[in-house]
Amino acid sequence: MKNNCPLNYTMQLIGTKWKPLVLFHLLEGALRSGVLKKKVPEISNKMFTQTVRELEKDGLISRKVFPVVPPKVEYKLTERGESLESLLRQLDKWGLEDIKSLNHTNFDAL
Amino acid sequence: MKNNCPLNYTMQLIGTKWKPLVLFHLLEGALRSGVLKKKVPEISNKMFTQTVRELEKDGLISRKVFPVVPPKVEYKLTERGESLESLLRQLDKWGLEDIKSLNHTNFDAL
DNA sequence: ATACTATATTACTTTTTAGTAAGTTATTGC
DNA sequence: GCAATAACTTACTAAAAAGTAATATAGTAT
Repeated sequence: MKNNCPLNYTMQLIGTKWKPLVLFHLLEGALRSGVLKKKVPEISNKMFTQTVRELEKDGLISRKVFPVVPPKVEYKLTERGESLESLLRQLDKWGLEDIKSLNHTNFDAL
Repeated sequence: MKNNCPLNYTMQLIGTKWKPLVLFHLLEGALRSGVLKKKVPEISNKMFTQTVRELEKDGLISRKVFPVVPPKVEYKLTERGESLESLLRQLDKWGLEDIKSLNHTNFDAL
């Protein structure tokens, strides 16, 4: 990974299809794997695991395994992950406002 | 493009390798094509054109052609593009702070 | 007429990201 | 002893994003 600049650095950590969404849902607190997955209904098994694994590797979330059967696993934001909160909320907010303002203009190229 | 939520919507508009960088450099005002391109030294011809074309299509930047030879083209943020300012600055700032804090810990998995 | 300029395009390949579908684990309840 | 459970994992395919290199344009200066 080549990080020419902070902007790219940040995008490389959270700039994929599912990462921001997963992080966003963890803002309210720890969630069991299955619950978190259901919050992102369209995500596949594979992408879910891959996404949380990468977020964990990058130190943005942590994973706690309870030694029970059937398995129980909880994910939550680390301190580092929590520092993304205002960024995540702003990404969400910008999208919301932008969609709103599209309804007031006739620009709807999307 | 399926926009399940505002967060994804935003990411789809600015979440590629070069878009945030191009937008960021336009925050200080309009730039000639060649100058803008030099601000993003590693970008290829193709990716530069493709990136500005998409940003234009999405109404985030505008393109002004001066009818001279050799050609002169200027890009600048639209009002919609300008509304991304604080978001872009925050993405940059977060990366900066995070890199800084990595130097104080021994977490350097990146 | 040839080279130079800034901006851009095109065909093609490679790399990265995402999706599909089937299989694994280890205990519990029937 | 067989199905049900939650949380994965794996092999494979498909689609999207990015990279490379060659080419186009159209006046101007030599």
